[in-house]
Amino acid sequence: MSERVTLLTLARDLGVSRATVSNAYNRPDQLSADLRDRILARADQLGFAGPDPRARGLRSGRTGAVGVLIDQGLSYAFSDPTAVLYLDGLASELQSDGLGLLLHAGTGSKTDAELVRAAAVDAWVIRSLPDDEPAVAAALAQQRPMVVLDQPELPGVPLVGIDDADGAVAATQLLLDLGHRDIAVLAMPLRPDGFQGLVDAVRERYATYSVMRTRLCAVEQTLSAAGVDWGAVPVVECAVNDMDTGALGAYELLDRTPAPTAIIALSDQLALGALRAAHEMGVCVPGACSVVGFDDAPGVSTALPPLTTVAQPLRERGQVAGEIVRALLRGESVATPPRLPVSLVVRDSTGPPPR
Amino acid sequence: MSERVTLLTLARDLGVSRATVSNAYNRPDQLSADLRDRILARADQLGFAGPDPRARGLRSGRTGAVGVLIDQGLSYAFSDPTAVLYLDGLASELQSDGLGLLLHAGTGSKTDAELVRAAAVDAWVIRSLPDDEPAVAAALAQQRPMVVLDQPELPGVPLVGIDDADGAVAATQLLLDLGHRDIAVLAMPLRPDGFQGLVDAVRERYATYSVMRTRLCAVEQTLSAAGVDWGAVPVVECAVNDMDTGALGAYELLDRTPAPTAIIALSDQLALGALRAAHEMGVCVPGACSVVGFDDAPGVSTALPPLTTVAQPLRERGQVAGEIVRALLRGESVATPPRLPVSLVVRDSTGPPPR
DNA sequence: TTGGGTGTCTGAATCGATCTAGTAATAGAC
DNA sequence: GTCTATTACTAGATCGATTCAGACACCCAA
Repeated sequence: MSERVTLLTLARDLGVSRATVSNAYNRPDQLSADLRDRILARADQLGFAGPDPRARGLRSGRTGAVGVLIDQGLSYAFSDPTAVLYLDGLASELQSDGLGLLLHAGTGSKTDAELVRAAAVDAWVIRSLPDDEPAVAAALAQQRPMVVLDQPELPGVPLVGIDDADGAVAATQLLLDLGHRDIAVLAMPLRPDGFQGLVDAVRERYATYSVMRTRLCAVEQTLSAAGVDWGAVPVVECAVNDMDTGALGAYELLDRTPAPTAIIALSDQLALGALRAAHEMGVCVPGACSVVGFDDAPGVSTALPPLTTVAQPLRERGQVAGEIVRALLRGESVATPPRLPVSLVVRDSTGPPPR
Repeated sequence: MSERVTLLTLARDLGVSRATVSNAYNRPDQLSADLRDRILARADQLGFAGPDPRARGLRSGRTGAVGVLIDQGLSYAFSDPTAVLYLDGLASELQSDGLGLLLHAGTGSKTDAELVRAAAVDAWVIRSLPDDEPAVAAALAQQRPMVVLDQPELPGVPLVGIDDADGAVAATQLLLDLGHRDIAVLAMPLRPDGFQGLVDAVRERYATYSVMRTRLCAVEQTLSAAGVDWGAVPVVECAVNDMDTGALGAYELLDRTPAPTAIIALSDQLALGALRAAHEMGVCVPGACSVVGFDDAPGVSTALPPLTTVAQPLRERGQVAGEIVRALLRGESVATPPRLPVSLVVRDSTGPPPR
């Protein structure tokens, strides 16, 4: 039997103490350079790859990994450009501290919570999950440093958000100012239950994705203030936040009589889907129907037509989350920073309604 | 001082043994349902989030995480569509086994190797790294299950690859068959040293990215066999595998006299860059210059013009890697599967040379 | 009555490191 | 020649679980 090589093996072999071997790896200043070289050389010979990370983790309480909890499976995160940008920002910030990203998905099932419970991480970053996601509760229970992006709002946990209401108001007001009254809304999931279709007031109010609640509410208030009857405004929820599903939702909206003269899409992926649906149905954008998106994701400026949208700093928000994590891990206490401002970028997908 | 709650705390509190509490979490069949409920309930009251993953990891040797080592920083991986697809496939496969992905980047520095050494993972998946990357050596030293995508080739480690030579030959032969003789090559990095520009034979031969070596070699042989003097074929290496850098490289190629009538880009990102450069320089594709890519990444079929390229199963390869990891973790031994076939997809970016 | 089987629960060893407090030896200051 | 600093190293407790070999009680069959 070939025994596993540990610090102790090495220590015995060299006639020094375990602590000294440990120090050779972790505190080079605690022993003579000569001995250190000897230890490292012998370690190499014996095929010792350095102190076992698991044991080190237990003893020192640090694993060098930050858990990242995202919505709807990893596949989704990798295919959503906004998620990728955010991960990019986060990663670049954490990398400089030698922290890795441990990706986990929250899909609403109990097993996700199990995975979270079993994950050895130093901190959690949570992005855009429903209020009642069990995996979030599991992460919270670990009492480790934590940061949330977008949602859910958790008491005592710093949240890196944008001014969702502002953005939704700006988009809506733009359409109102252009003269639109027959406005429709294309929403991201309100609950992670795979529902697709027209949304009623109850579902709207009890959406578990708080960002959607906020944005929808802002749209409602802006329209109501302008005298548009919210009850008559069709809101279609898309089961998945991607182009294909967005197109599906847009078909439903554009098929209605009277057809809307403008669609507010609450994400750019949905907006891109709406552009495609309109194109396929022969509906001219913005001639027959205006489309406004949300996020200013990469690629929307070169869509056909270039998309009017609410721009938010995606990558930068990932970085901010990373900075906060680092600060928390240093033991500093961090308050929720003010929500980052958004700005309406008017391109060519919006115009006055047809007369 | 509020003591940390551990299995022992809980055991004492309830007057049972530590083993029983552990079993309550890990082997429900080992104790009465009644006692188990009592334990779990009390755990909840005391704010015990379940057995500490670090300690569990040490004792049982499993952490539930697979380390993923990628090239050039996480940011790059997230912005390269082929890398995203591969991660997507890998993640979907591992998720079903409850495994998370721990992402680390290899950037050639010693500190990366340190990070790898300190990472508590059950297995490593390595994608597209140079032959001499220190982080790879560090991962190898841990003697854990391991899988490589594309490169480097490591003895005894299963590699999930494609038939690179075949693909390069097919692309080259297409151009030859169309009548091209003035062919130029746009290459991905040959070494991770940030070099950009014309490559000489020595650099070509000693490329540390073995996939590039293989593809270039296949192009060379195909051209030589057709009587084209390889020494006169300009090969421009791009420091980064992205559109912008590809455009930069293409500028250099298209500026030469005589200008090439065809460019073989060894990745689609570079090919897209070449398309852009050609467009900006007023060079008509494929009228004045044909462009062929490699990968069939998402989006290239809708490029202007749609790109002729060598298609490979990107997402699927990630899944295959995932399957192999799972098998290895189950203790099975896995041989390197045969390289997956590629296929030339002819679209509109290639045509006969101008006369 | 005995023996075996089953269902519950316990004791103690173990995983492989980190880290604090402390020893021993040497150097330098006065 | 004594006293303090500094350097180089060690002993042993500790992190928080998992796990295996029993112990104990109880029931049923022979």
